Amino acid sequence: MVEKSASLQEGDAAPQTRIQRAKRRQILEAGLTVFSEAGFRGATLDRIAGEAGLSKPNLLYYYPSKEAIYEALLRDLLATWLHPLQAIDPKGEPVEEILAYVERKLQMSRDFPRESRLFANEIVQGAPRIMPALEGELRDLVDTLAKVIKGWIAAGRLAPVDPHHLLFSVWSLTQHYADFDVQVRAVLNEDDPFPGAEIHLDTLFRRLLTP
Amino acid sequence: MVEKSASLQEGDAAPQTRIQRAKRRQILEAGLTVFSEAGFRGATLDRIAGEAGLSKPNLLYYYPSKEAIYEALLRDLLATWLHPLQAIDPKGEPVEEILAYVERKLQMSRDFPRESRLFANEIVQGAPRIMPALEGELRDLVDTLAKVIKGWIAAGRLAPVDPHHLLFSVWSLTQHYADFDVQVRAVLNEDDPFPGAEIHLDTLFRRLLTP
DNA sequence: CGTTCTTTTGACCGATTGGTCAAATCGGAA
DNA sequence: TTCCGATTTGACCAATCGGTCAAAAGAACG
Repeated sequence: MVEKSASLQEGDAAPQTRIQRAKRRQILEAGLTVFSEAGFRGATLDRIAGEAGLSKPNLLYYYPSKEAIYEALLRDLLATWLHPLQAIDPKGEPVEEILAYVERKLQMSRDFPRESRLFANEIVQGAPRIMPALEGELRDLVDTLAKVIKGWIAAGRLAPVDPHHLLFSVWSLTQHYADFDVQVRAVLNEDDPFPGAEIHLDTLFRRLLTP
Repeated sequence: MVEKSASLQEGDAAPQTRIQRAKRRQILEAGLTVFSEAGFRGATLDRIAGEAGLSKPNLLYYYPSKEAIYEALLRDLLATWLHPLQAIDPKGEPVEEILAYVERKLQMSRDFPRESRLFANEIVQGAPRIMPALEGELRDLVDTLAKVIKGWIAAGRLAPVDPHHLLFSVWSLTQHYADFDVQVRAVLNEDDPFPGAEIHLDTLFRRLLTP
């Protein structure tokens, strides 16, 4: 147990005790709550520290700055957020593959609304810190999938649609229920919008995509 | 030239000279730019003042506080924002009425992206200042239109869809192109996403709604 | 017990922010 | 011109913010 902490950033191995890992998780959990509610600039270290049950200097002992917490969150969550997209199977039945993707995304809006709002805040304000990932990882993933969709359409197994705009539609329709939750609930009569949303989106995409 | 204007605002009479009105418009214009980029908390009076070409105390001579500017903006823009909805004609041809509404909303995303982002910022962060309007004006408008749509469906002139979720779909799909503009452009190959978006959304809603 | 490393904290700092105020300046009517 | 209200501004203030630091408090181990 000599080299306790060499370089604790990404890239290198980051040897951490179980306590350190637990505290960092606490901090990221608190950061997720606060950043998703208030955006980067609206969040304060005091609130994050309070939410995590730590003092402000103690929080800064584990993460060197507010930015470090925010960027750690963005980095960690991007993979999770993109996962449903990667799970689409090019060998599957096209319409059902996309409908399943829509349902997975909708489930994420229901189960992880903070994550959705974190990205929404970031992107609405110009994506100042996640732009590289958008133009890199995301774009590559999207381009790959666009080709798959084009193949499906060429084979007559999917109604002709612009693949990119199809993906935008999936994102906006599903994430709307997390990001604009308060508006949805203010306008809707029911308490839980998701049962209705699931049926609606299934219908919508089925009609759009069935050849 | 005493009583220039009687009561153009809500509440009390607010007599204003032409100069006052012009400066206030400058300030609201600058405020729209800054608030839509940074959200309420991210915006600073200095930036708004700079954008408006005024000193900070001078700005505060026309509006008593940062909140006052922000709320004036929200209040003034809500009507504009809701206008395309009110323009739906219950006596019209159902599918075409809704398609026209979609196109109007998409045009607004293209022509007034700042306004769209202003609301997006507000709502993503819990709509702390516009909630009453959501539960009042907006909800009433939506409920009225929901009945019209239900009537259309009952008459077999529109495919059966949940009216509320239909409206959510219109909002999310159209506003996405304004609010998540940077993401759309980062992923897309074209420069201007709107021509493609218009075709796509027309197809999408036509297939969804045609009985 | 003492020693050494890790963790926690109170006190503090400089920068920024929203907002105030008194004084200066402007602009038009007489 | 003079006068008077409307407008503009530099100087300033209190609160808040992100972040530092030295010292205290634990923990681990012999």
